[in-house]
Amino acid sequence: MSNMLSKKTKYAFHALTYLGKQEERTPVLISQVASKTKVPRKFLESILLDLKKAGILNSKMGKGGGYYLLRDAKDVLLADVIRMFNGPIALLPCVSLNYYEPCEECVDEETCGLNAMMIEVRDEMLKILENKTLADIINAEE
Amino acid sequence: MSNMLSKKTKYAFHALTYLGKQEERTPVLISQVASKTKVPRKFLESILLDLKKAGILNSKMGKGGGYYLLRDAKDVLLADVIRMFNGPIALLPCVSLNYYEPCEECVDEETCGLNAMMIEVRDEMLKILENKTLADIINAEE
DNA sequence: TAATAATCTATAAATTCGATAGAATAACTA
DNA sequence: TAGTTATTCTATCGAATTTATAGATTATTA
Repeated sequence: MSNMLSKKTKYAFHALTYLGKQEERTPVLISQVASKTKVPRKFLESILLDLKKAGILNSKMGKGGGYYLLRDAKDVLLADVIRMFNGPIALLPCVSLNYYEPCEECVDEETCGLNAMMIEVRDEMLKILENKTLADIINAEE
Repeated sequence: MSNMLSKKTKYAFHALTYLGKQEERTPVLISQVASKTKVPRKFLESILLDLKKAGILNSKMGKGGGYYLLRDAKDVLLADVIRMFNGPIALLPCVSLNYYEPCEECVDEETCGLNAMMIEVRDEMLKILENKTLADIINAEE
């Protein structure tokens, strides 16, 4: 019973924070990120790969390889990371902007009070999560 | 992959809304609530029972029995229902007020930027969810 | 006491989450 | 160009949680 962020999402934030704190943008070994952030190595691999596919990280293979941050930390929104690993930010599929799905039991969305209320909640949540960035996390660290 | 409300939570809101809209506070059959809200009958049973135990509903057994709203609709906070059926409102256990748990990987909560950030997010979410009530849902319906 | 309706117990099906193993591919260096 | 290093890909597994159903039991009323 839980509405919270998955471990994967939390791990993603830890990894991003670690990479974002590097002075130079030189590749960092997966194994180094894993040991420093205490994220299980193999699990971390798939997380970093997803972040690469999303254009947030880049990687270099072979000797001297590893992962590094591609964007500026202030351009990585909390909402981006949450959507990627955790799914919708909205509390119900029927009010999700990016993952919309109608409710099976719903006769008419227009007159559903729950729908109306959850739209309000969603908009408030977006106000926060689309205005906070990885840079804010890193700043709070120092 | 989802941060959303469970079906149980959504069903609870539907059932509460239906009961809250009754003119008189006379008992309504489980089967009537089930058919009107399209919530699976047996699943609904356990939801209504939980709401009774929480003091939000009351029930009457035998002929003419059923469930009815005990509190005033404006005194049923969205946050109450979500906490009961969905768990914490905070996005991480380490920033939850009602379900606090430390993170395994965390060396020091004081210096964790993610922790700091999620406290901000939590407080904003509580501002909304503790100020909206069942009455707001019902009003939005008309 | 018969009918009605909530309550309790148990369990089954489906989905999601967290984690791991091993093979394949790419890049550097000597 | 051979060998080493490190990312990338595929595939799967177990555990936990969520959703749903079935049947027996208890309380109430007429």
